Amino acid sequence: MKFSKIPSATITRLSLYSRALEELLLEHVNIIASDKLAQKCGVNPAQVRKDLAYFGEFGVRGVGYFVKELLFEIKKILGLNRRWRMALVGIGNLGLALVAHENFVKQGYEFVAVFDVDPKKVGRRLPSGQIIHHIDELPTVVKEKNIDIGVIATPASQAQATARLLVEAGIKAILNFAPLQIQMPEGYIVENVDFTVKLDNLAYHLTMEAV
Amino acid sequence: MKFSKIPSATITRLSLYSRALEELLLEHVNIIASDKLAQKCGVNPAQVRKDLAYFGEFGVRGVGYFVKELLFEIKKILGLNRRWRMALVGIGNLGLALVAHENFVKQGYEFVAVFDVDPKKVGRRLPSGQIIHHIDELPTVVKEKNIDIGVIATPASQAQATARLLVEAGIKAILNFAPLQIQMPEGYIVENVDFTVKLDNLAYHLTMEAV
DNA sequence: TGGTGTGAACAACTTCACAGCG
DNA sequence: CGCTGTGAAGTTGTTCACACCA
Repeated sequence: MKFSKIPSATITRLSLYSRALEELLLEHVNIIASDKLAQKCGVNPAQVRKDLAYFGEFGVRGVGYFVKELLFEIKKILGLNRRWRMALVGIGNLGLALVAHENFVKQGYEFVAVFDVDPKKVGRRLPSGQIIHHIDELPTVVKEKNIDIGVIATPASQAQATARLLVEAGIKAILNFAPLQIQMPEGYIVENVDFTVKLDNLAYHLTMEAV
Repeated sequence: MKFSKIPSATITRLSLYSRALEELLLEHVNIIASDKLAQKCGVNPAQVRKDLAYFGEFGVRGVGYFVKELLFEIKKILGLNRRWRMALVGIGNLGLALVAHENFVKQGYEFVAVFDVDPKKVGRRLPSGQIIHHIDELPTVVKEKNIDIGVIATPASQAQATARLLVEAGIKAILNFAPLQIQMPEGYIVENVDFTVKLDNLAYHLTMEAV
């Protein structure tokens, strides 16, 4: 285990490896070499080995990696050997889809509280069981329910205020679906999931190609 | 205008600049300097200037950039001075949320056709107006409706097959919401929107910090 | 004067190539 | 023998620092 600092791209790829390994496990593949894993994830084989080498020596020379063991190690590195408790703010179309999304639960992520400002929504119960709280209750509920991660699915205009609220409630990590850059204090983390940025990339490439 | 090749990160940042400029326009700000724009987007001021310099000289020395003019130029670069026609495959929770998402339309992206395999869904009309086609009709409909971009919101197990179908129908660009790496032929583009990868990043950082 | 545009310095990340080991 | 682990080389992207110009 080295303590040079880890490229953030490495962490992202570890997620991909973890997915690929889960798939392999289902297919009863026991051992995999870096070439194969790399191909499945669309990266360079040396990249796979280097990424893993940041955290230890998980492979067997001349053989490859044991799928089950490597998956276990990667999950441990990423912190997926536990459940994570999330709060969702903003119960629009997107928010509803997120709560219903079964991939989250499968990976250990759970929405244990949901919030909105709309008085027509507050108090109602979602199909998945959560009661919609008014956003004013956020500070209390977040502490009561021991939330780890905040998820912002509000309109852009309210996203920054929501982030501040989450931070003040003691949440260190935010997943933001609103299409703007959230400003956070030192030591807090935001990850942005931004559909239109991705679409803009596609549009740009299509436009270039057409020239 | 230089013809060195453009970092893909630059394109991503152009999207951010475009958003920020739209906001400034609404606030009736006429002129902005690279520092301010950089701050708003969470990047380095020199980065902003360099990104823009790839495409031309849009600024005025000693003054800054004219918001309206710069926005127009960036939109032209990204190909956002036209409408883009998209096809959605997979009408689950996520698919429904995407179709209803008003940000897409606002930026010029339109779902002009939607597909599913579920016979219970096929033939029904969405609130937004589109009739759900069976996926077998995809090749015909894609050509008829002149689709530019395919959006995959199917379960992971069907994502790769869906991608192949889209490619065979002549679609060059895909936005993929399924949590796996899609393999595409040379010259085609995929952008992945992957919630759990982002969450894994957050989980990793929270885990590290706790040590 | 003040902020852009940009070469040059720097930093980060990726790939190569091969020693080393099962 | 084959595949990992890794220093070194290569590549790409970012930041600095300042000439230049409105």
